[in-house]
Amino acid sequence: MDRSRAGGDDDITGAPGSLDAATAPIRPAASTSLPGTGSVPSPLWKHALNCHRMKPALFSVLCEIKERTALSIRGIQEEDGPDPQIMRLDNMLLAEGVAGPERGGASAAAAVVAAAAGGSPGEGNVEHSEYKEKLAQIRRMYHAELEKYQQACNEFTDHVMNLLREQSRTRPISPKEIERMVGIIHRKFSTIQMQLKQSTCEAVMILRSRFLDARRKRRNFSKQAAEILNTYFYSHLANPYPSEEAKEDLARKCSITVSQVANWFGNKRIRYKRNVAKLQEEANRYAVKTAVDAASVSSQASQANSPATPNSGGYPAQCYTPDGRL
DNA sequence: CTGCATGATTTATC
DNA sequence: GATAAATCATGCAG
Repeated sequence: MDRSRAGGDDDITGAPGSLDAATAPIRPAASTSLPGTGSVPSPLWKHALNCHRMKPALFSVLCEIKERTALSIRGIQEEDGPDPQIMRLDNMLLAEGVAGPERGGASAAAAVVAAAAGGSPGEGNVEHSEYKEKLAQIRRMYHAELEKYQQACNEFTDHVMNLLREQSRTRPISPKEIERMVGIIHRKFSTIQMQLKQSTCEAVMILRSRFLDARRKRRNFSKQAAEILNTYFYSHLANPYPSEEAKEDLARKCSITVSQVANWFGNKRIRYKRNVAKLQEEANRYAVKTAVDAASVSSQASQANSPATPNSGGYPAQCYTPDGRL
């Protein structure tokens, strides 16, 4: 009826059953006195209390009070079960390779890199390692913190349990209550853990977005690379669709990736088609260049009159789609 | 600052 | 999956 205490269920210090006494000694100043240091001879005091002739009477009074207040404890069922939010965070961290078994964070990083770079192997190595390193850093911090929390939680739980067990000799404390107390402590720590997980997720997201943004960072190819690509394009104007091997070769020569070569040809084809007239001049320039190159080669192979590259004669400037498309 | 060039991405199509 | 076409975003000369 008359509840003197209105402490919330999750409030450790205000928990029903008056556990302030249990938690109070957590504070350093009140820790059980060590021999020679404490001004209060605690063991002696406890002994005196336990042996006091009024102790059984006191104990029964406490039992009675408890009996009355126990009603407030019942009816508060522990809503246990995994928190959906924490599960979500766990899954996220697992997917990013931060949580879960050690795998160097590499697979997740690799997946992100592959998605960002277009999937070709061997590209984006610099960014890849940078991303990997950053992710590993986050991972290390996360695990260190998690372990710290876990340890702190265990220590605190042990401490509180010992205290309660100790106190149960003086006042009535059922094992159920201790269990409840442990539950409360664990919930408290799990909210702290959730904060850690949340901020870790945020860190990963920030890293990820920064990394993915970087892929849009455009750097013009070197003059030499542009030269090589243009030479190939204009000498294959009738069919400017390099084979896979040709792309690899060009990529090697230009120090770019195969997908960059594919991008370049895609852009070049469409832009050439869009502006044939203007690019015709460029086409002529590269035609001359190819012819000169070919001439210098063929001057050794006396009567070879076809240039080093096929289709370099005509510059049709249109209708080059391989499958009839335009 | 502006406009164009250009590499990358997205979307639709085959 | 490769490509065309449109679009985005940046680099860079003027």
